[in-house]
Amino acid sequence: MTIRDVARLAGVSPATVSRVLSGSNHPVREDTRRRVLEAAQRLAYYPNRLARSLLRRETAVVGLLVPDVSNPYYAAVLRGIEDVAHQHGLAVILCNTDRDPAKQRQYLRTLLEHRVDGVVAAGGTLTVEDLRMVDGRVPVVAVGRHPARVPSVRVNNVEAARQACRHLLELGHVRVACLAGPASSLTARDRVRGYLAALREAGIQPDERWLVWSEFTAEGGYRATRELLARCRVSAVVASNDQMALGALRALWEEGLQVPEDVSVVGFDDTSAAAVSVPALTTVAVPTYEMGRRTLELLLAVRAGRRAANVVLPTELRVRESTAPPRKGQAAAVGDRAGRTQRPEGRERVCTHP
DNA sequence: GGACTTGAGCCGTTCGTGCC
DNA sequence: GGCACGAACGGCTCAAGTCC
Repeated sequence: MTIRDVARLAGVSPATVSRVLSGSNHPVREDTRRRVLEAAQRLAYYPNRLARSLLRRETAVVGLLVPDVSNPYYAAVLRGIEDVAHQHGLAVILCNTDRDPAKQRQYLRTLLEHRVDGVVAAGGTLTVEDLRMVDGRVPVVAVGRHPARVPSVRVNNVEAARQACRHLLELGHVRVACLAGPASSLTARDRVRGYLAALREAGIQPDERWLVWSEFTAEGGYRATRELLARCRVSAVVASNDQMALGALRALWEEGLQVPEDVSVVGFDDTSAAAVSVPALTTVAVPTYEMGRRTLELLLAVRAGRRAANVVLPTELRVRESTAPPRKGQAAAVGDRAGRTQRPEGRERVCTHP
């Protein structure tokens, strides 16, 4: 079914059908318009977007590169992006890169082959080489900080991590560990910088054993915590995201350590799981949905040739049940097997599983 | 006869132009 | 003002032509 079939049935030319159906300003007599609409409805016709994009040189499709679609952080960002895309009649192609540079480049190529109208990169993995590959053919914007310089929407991760760590220091903790995300991630590195800055400001010399690099997943947080417990004693942990914090809760529970009595835990992002985990997670709320919305608005602005300024959104510490002052005389007992409390018999602490 | 190049035609839609 | 005509968009296929 093509525009010609509609034109034939309505007794007009394809150009007139196009003008009626595309909402053109070109004048069309009312009875002609009605005939065209009736014919289109009778034939269940809808325009061919591929053919339209041939002439308009736009596909009404944008590409989104995401390191891990199963991460709730990116799910929330995607919601924001998708809502704005829908409002503007755009479709979104979602590409899960797994933080694999080769896979990311392959997807980028696929998006270019599909002649997308723009690319949004999330997760801090967009490189200068990637940008060279795009070569200005389509606008590229980013969620968060990336090695490649493109217009972006982000939060101040250094300051946010400093805020999270300072919260623990103000509670009286002096041995505070950090479960960092992958070292390749600028976001992870920024959060470590904030953590270290807060310690130094409090006059605490950071112990290198307190810092464990891992993946931005619950499994990563779990493994990092096990490694931390094997290394040294701490009384509090700053995790680089909520997933990692939930993994940490699981690892601590398995070791018979209570949160926050034995160890305080702070997460990052305030994903939906943070408020319903047991104990509810103290976390730094990142406006993920808003970041998604603003990023796509930024892309539309760049596409329209408007000046695009970077956007930095505020974060907020949400204090819940997973942080408390350290026990008296229990200056950082994690790792000290003799000092550990036993897991309560017959009463499991419910944690979200890694 | 095979390998390679060239050019026409196709797809569906939109837009500029010109006629009535 | 209202409408039709024809070119154009980009990438692909396929036929025709050329060369070795």
